[in-house]
Amino acid sequence: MTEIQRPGALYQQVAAAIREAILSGEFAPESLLPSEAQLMARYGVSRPTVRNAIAALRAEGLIEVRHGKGSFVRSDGQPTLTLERRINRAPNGQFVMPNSDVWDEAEEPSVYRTRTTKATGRLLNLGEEEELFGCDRLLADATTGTRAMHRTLVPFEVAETVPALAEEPGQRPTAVYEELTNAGHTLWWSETVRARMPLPDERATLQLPDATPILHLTRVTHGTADRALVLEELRIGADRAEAAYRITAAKQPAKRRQA
Amino acid sequence: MTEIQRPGALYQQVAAAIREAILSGEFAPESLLPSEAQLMARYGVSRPTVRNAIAALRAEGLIEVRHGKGSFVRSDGQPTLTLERRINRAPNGQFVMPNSDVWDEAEEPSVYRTRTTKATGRLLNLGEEEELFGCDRLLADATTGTRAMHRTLVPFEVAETVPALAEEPGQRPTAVYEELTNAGHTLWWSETVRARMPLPDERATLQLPDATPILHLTRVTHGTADRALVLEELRIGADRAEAAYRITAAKQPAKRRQA
DNA sequence: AGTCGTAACTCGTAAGGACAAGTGACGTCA
DNA sequence: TGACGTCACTTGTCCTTACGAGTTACGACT
Repeated sequence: MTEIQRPGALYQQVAAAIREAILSGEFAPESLLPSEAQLMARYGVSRPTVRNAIAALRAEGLIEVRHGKGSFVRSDGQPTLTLERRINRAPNGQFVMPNSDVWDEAEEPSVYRTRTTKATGRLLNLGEEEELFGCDRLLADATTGTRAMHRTLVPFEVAETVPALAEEPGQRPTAVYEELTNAGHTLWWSETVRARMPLPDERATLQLPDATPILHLTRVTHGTADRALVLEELRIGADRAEAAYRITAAKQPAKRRQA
Repeated sequence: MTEIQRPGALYQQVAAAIREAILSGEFAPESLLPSEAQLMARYGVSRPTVRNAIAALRAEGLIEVRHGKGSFVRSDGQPTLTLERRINRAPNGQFVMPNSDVWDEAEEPSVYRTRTTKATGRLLNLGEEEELFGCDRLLADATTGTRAMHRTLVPFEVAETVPALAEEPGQRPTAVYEELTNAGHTLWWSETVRARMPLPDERATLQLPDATPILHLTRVTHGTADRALVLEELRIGADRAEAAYRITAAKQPAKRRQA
């Protein structure tokens, strides 16, 4: 039995001791930690205290617990999938996104009509309750098992000026970009990256382990005169994926375009 | 006492009931939830069960608990601080970053020497154990109380060719870019965005609430011949900040540059 | 030899009790 | 009136006990 007594609550001392043991390499990644009973004996505390300590380490994403088997050290591996958020244009005029080929569609895309919320309306420079075409996709990368949720929103206003989008909503993003280009637009994109804990349904859909945030990418396609045309959202587990961008210095200082 | 009995464990049913009440608006954001004793009576369960349910909602980031006061509904507000990850060049040649003016330095920057790890070595196209200058800054936005951790790493190899960086390590990023430009480099940058749960020390330093991931931005400055020159890291609570980028279509398809 | 049941391990859930610690309001006392 | 102590509330910590449920291995039975 190892005596412990530094800061704060008992369970925090136990958690700190285990954390230290993991980070110092005493317990290798993927290896099995002592069972709850063994930890009770090792530190001379009750089971709730051990479980409380384990819960804290779980919330930190340091360990993973499997019912009936035990607690395992989670490998702190970097994300394996890098989403290159670039858009290229092939000589034949087609748009190409670097990663688009790794994705399968795990389900049939669902196409629907909806209205702007306060948040989506602001991004599209529209009011609230404006009509939109929506298309949701569940993407899956078969090789790594990674999943992602993708959504495309096209305002009626825009679809009216680009008939191909109204006639066949739910096209893939590169196809949407091509239709907009055919309609005379010169495109650029703004994208914001947020992170947050998943809602229960997102956790289930994306099959996320404990203590795993999601990356939430929001892309707005801008056309001629910087008009906001299309809104896309991509949600993906942050344990698997990272987003990558390229930046070049703009010649003039701080010219204001809308977000 | 409200009877409940749907799916799974008791505490999950209680958690689901409370979650539903919050999302339906029965409990407004920032409002006080019933106390543990009241929830015990309301659902007819024991205190550990109530606390377990509350712990689940806490981990989702839905509520916040204050010792001695009670549980409060967390407002799901969007991040208030948008980090515009652009780099502009003023007519006088100075580099300007859109958000740099909101930050104060909460502490004196700490300058030190270190060596590449496997991860940082790969990003800088160096091996392991190569020598670096390091500079850590703790940034604070006084108006919103947001904090961020910033780190700059400059390889000795690079500092040797740009004496201004070796003589005065720990300059601010825009000054570093200017020195590199003065040394004859034409710069571009690659940046990756990851999200993860904070380590305990990050949680303390950034003063993060429960269930708050951090955004981890990694920027590599590239110079002439695409050589990797400088590595920067920015860590910031994802509840407060989002990162924003601009994308323009590249003319040629998928020409491979290193990450 | 193969199948299947059981036993012994793991963690998950739920109850009970007890006391510590933070918070705020009320009332007493100087 | 003002200061301060107490009390009633809150959540935090820790213990004991009990049983349910998933996993694995061993051994007996077919």
